[in-house]
Amino acid sequence: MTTKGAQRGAVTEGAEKAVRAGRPVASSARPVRAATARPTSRLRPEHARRHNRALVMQALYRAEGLSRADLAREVGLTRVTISDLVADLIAEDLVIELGLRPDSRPGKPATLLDLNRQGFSIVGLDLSNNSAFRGVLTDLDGTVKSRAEVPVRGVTGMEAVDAAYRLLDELLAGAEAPVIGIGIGSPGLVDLDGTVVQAPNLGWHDVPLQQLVSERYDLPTQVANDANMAAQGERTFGGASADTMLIRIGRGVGSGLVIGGHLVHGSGFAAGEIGHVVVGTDGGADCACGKAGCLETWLASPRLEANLAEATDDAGRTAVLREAGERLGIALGPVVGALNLGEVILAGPHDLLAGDLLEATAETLRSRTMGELHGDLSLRMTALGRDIVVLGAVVTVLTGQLGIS
Amino acid sequence: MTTKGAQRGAVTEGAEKAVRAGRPVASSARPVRAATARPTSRLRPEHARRHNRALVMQALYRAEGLSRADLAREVGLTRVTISDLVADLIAEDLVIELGLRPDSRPGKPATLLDLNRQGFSIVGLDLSNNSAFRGVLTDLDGTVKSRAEVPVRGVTGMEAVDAAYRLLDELLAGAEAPVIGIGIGSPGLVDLDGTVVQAPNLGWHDVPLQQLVSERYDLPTQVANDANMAAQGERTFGGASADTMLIRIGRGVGSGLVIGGHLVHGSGFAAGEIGHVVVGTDGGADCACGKAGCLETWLASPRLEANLAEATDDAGRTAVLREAGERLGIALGPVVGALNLGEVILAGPHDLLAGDLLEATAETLRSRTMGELHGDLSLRMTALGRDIVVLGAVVTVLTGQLGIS
DNA sequence: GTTAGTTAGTAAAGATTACTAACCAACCTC
DNA sequence: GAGGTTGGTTAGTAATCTTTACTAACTAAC
Repeated sequence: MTTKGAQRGAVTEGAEKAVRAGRPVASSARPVRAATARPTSRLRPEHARRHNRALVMQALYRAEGLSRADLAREVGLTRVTISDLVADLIAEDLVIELGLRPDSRPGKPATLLDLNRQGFSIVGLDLSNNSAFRGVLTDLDGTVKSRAEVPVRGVTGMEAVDAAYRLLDELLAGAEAPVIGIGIGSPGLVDLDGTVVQAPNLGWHDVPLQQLVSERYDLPTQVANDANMAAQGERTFGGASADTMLIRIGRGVGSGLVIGGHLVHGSGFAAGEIGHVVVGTDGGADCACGKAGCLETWLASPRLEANLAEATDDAGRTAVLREAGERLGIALGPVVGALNLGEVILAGPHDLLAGDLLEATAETLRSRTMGELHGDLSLRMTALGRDIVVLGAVVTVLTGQLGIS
Repeated sequence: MTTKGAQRGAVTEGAEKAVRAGRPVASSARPVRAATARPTSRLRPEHARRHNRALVMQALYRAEGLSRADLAREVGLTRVTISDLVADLIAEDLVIELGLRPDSRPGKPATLLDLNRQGFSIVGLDLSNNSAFRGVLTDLDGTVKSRAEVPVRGVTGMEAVDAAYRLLDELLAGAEAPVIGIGIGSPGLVDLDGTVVQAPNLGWHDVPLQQLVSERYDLPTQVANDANMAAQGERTFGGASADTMLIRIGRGVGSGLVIGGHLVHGSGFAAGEIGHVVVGTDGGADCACGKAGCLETWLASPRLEANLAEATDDAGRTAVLREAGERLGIALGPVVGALNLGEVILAGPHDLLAGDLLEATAETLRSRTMGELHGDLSLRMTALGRDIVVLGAVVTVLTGQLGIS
């Protein structure tokens, strides 16, 4: 190891020690507010190469069984260049040849290619559940190969980090193919460096989780907010469009926004935090945050379940669910209108959300926003179920390491 | 002229004729909804060069009086490459040498460079005003060199297009430096090709304004929604941050959103259309759109002025303004929260907006959204006054033609 | 005045990347 | 089997940025 390596080790040591001792780590000096947009970086030949390489992978990811000639047409590069790129990818085992195209047509038969989907693994973690950290090991398709859980009820601080380590240890030990990276969806505010600025439930403040994990396992690591991960998961695996909002309802209410195909971070990395926005102008229940009528007071699952329990008959339960849905619609109206969203997706307890609540939200949204100006709005439940966050985490690894999105 | 050129001319003819005859033009067949994100294009050497060239221009734009060596440090390319790029730019007269750096320090004195800010002109048009189309001619700094207006009260359809032509004729005739492009802020829905999908006030449906203007004047032309133009103007000339919402209040209420430095278009090019979002849960005045309690019923300047006229004393007028401000705050709350906006900017009649209304909006926003999660929100009037749209249009030309944003 | 050190800018050669042109291979149709 | 079509490779070229090495022009210190 060079001096540089040793120094990096030392930095990690310091960070871990500081977290364990409850001291702020170096990164806490960084302001929460995003830095003013630095100019886009210069473009060198190798950057162009990486970009084109990612285009090839993306094309292969979406449609397996393309030939080099197909790729040339799809991506817009020449067959020569594609062959060159593909040769690199095959040398790295990221792409494999499937053999000749079976169908019969004029000309030399094509050699079909595909991503080596089974040849690599990705680890995805979901730290947003209060009772257990959940994790999966998938192939490049996002197909779950194994699962693991670690109970964390009441666990905070460095203990919680250790719990994540145990989960990762278990998943990595079971990997049968090389792991290309680790994705972690964490609750709370996460900055662009993968530092958890704050996550009250886990007692984390300025925990440089990405740095800790990537150095401990020597693997590329992506850390982001759980709802943002969920939004990216839905975009890649759930077929969500380029302008989508994903609402996550659980103990709290959060959301992830994809606008023009890009994840929205917000000026303080707090984009999507809509749980404590006040809804409507007719009061509402008191909220833990000190305000009254926050979205969470209607929609967070503990509150919703309590309200349901109070209802005596089906009609009462329907009314509770419809009111919650209406409140969500009222809150989302301005967002849907301002962003001209084409799609809103709900993730959370299916039995609570999928029926009357969803319907009431859709009706409210349409009646409060849709004019002749706006097109259709699609409101639906996630297609990914409970795995939405872990799969989103897998997507960030696919994107970060292979350029696939 | 080649066959290709003739063909282009023919297409224009058809479009103009169709518009004049009130028939739909070819482009109307295009769906309003944005196409599914086509994969990012391949990157060839010349694209990289263009990108790096834009970086150089952008650095010079922000800070005049940089040397080649300064640029190399700033942009991250080598001095050699910068010299090469600068030589190109000087050959095109886009960059000029200012002479030697005056201060005294070791080493060879630097030759200072600057954009040739006075050497080129840009035309910006604002078609959003009901009584007159307004236009300006500026230098590359956005400094207004001349102004012009054409009355258009009640003018619609191809007559309105002709009015824009007259305005352009006048401005272009007065240009003393070569014009690098034309920017036009239009009311209504404008797609990415610069076709005005619909602008009821002007009686426009699928008017390919960008195509018409660029072919008539043989100049690069940018057409976009007026509020979007305003947002871009405020971002470049008004110092707005990378996450900003600009609210435009006039005959109606619209907005332009910049998220992560990028303009938001929305799935149907209707992003920012918040005028007909219902505000609050306690009713409101009937709106022309058929709903009740739309944002416009409180904020559109005709309504606001009518309400003010009804008030008998200062207290009453303050109450009217505060209520309008509160309604705006209520509508913006979910948007500010979901996007974690750091900045909201108001543009419109200064006497109506700048006092009680603005204050009430700020208070409402803070009380309904701000938690420990969110940073400070800055709410202010535009710094650009009535020129905000034309200057925004100028910015789009700077961005589109020179890569400056 | 002389020497050393620093900074700006340029020149030449090398590496990367993608392109064009030309080719062979392997299939189809006739 | 001839001719046409499609897939993929080889060889050479153009564009771009880098590295290395140079000259020019200045300050600082003796």
